Amino acid sequence: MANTLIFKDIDFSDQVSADFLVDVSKLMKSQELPNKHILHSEGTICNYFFIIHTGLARAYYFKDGKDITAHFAIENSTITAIDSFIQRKKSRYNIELLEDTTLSYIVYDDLKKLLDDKPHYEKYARIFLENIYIDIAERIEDLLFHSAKERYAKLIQKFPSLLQRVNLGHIASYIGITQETLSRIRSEK
Amino acid sequence: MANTLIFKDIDFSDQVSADFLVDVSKLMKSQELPNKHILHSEGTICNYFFIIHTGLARAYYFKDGKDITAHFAIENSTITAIDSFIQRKKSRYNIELLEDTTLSYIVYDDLKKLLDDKPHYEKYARIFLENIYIDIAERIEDLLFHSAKERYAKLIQKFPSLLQRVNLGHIASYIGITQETLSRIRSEK
DNA sequence: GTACGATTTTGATATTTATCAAAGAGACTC
DNA sequence: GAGTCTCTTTGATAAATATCAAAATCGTAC
Repeated sequence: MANTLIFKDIDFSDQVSADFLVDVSKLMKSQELPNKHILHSEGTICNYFFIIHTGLARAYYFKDGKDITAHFAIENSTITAIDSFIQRKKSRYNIELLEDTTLSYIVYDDLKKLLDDKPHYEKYARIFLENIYIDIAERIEDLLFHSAKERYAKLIQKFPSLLQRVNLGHIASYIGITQETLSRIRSEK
Repeated sequence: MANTLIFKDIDFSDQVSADFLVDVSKLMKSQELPNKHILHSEGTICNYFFIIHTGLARAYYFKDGKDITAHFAIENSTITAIDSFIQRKKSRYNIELLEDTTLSYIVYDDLKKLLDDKPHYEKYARIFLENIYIDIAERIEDLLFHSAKERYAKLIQKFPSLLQRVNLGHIASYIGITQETLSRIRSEK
């Protein structure tokens, strides 16, 4: 659930940042898509970086036949098959919508061209990745040191609406437990 | 144990990359330091990015009074208090040497100045972070889907020398189990 | 070589979570 | 509103790992 606010750590008071925002906006295209729409399928290279305006998406993959949620993207969050988008390899992720959704997207080649043309914009890619790093490091610590119960509590504290909006099974796999265990946790107190 | 080869994904055949390497080299200073030397203490902002040439360092922090290893850096790896180095906040990590070590380091302000002067170098910061991302994503998957036994096996497969070089307790905390459990895993078969 | 401190192993038990199976509850179709 | 499908809960049991305590081993200083 990284990157809740896309450009949250960018100081847009300077000219370069303002220019960057304008140039990126020009590349972005908007779309409305229905629930269950597949944004990306595993085994293909992901060429899109999505920004969710309203609605909900999730990235998931299959591990020993089980459907595992790797990432949720709610309003004002971003999502892509990050393994593929970064490494330009076939992705192991699928991305699907869990609600009717309005989103924007940027095409990889357009973004790459922009960064090649204006290398000083690389700074924003770096900042974006730094933010991903911070989120993901927190998640590792969560997995190492918090019980299933604590991980669940933290998740709904951070994203209270999630519980009403997605299946238990998706939440359970996201925090690394079975659906049955999550059901029991929930029924306590 | 991210970033084993520092510049592994950089194509140095082009002129910009060659220039970058030269400029970074100019910023780097070398040092020999003894075992147990403290490279960084928690609660302070980390201004150094270390590259270990020979020897061994680890980053650790305290969680409920327990010493938890977050990262090992062996030969040709890098280490810093990444939370602090990225965010310029007080770090929760300590970094110590576990062997006599030769290393180089880059001062944050020097690196920042270089990136400000030559923004097209930001690309390398981005690539570095992408590599961190890939390592760390693998670690999450490890924690979610592999048993303690499997995590241990993977670790020593990747870094066979580690077992001879560091305490069991450090390895155990790195893979998220107790020392006793690791000892039992090791004594099996 | 003995003694001391640090590290690792072993033992007994408790806790957490998974697994497998089945029942219950909701939502939608006709 | 009966039937069907999906999602969630509940129950019984098993497996993995933690905890607490103590013993064994190792390394080093003297």
